[in-house]
Amino acid sequence: MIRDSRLSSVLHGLLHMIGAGEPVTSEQLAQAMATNPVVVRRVMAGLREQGLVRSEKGHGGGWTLARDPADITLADIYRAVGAPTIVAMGHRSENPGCLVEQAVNDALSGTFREVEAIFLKRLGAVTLDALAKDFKRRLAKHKQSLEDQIHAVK
Amino acid sequence: MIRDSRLSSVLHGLLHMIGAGEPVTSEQLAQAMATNPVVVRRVMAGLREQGLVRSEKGHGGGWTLARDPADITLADIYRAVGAPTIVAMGHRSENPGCLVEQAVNDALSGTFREVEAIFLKRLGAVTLDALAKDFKRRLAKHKQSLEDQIHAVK
DNA sequence: CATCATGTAACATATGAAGTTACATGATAC
DNA sequence: GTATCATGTAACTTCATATGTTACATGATG
Repeated sequence: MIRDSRLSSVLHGLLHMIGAGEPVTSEQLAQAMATNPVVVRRVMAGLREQGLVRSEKGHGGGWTLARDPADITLADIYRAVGAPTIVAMGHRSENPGCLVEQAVNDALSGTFREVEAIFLKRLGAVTLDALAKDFKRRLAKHKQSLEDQIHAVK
Repeated sequence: MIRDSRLSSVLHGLLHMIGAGEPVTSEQLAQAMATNPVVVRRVMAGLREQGLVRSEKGHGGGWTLARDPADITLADIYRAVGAPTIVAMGHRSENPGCLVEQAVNDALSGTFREVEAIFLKRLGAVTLDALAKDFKRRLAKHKQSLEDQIHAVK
């Protein structure tokens, strides 16, 4: 299964980082991600290991992007966030020699690999930068519509 | 996410049914599926609703396939077993109006649909009958190799 | 050296899947 | 008809795992 919550929550945080020109604290990210600071550190630690973000301690510390948003794809993030691989079929330690298991695996393991490959390929086609721009577009549109409402009232 | 355990466990049960010429009790299936009778009934109930199996009460009762194994595909079973749809991204009730969420959705919802479609298409290409035959082949091979070992000892 | 921020272990809570018990319902054999 | 067998299902109990929380250590900055 694909855990969406993690991915979309992390994207919230990253978009937040792009906006801010300075390091963002776990505390601030926790708000953007609707969670708490420790969880933020836990999740961001994974991204740091993949070289996507950096963390700095002390005054003025916090989290920053380690790479150009145009060079970071959703696939990178998905992987860093701990992609559980789409499926785990048959790789359980339960019945290593079970013949039914083997037959099922043979029939499906290729499919799983293929599906996962396609999924990652698609994610790889979307950069963080593109996402940020799309978000800004939406924001502008949203503002516009709010203003329109105000004018209509006036 | 794709819950494999369910699918592969159910396949165990179904192959068992193909082998037996008569109704198989939940008790017997529980052994084949390494679980207990109530869970078997719970899971099989889903397959019954999809018209894949039948259940009969009383003496000589139990579970039987409702259709020709050559007409049942793994996609049918996957769906009946309660396919949680590969992913749930963004459809959470949490932030219905969140613009980040919307941007992410737009970027990925098509991908999710596509990936799931491919997955089901592949599953749809494998029939229960084909799987059973493959299993029998493996079984024969396994027996053969056991006999070889015995002869070698003699 | 006081303060701020991350790093992390240890524990608490929540959610959902799976297992279990208990009993109702229906079917078959005698 | 009634004893027995099998499913149907509600209610409850684990169990696993993700998430949240507390507490404290580490390191950086002013």
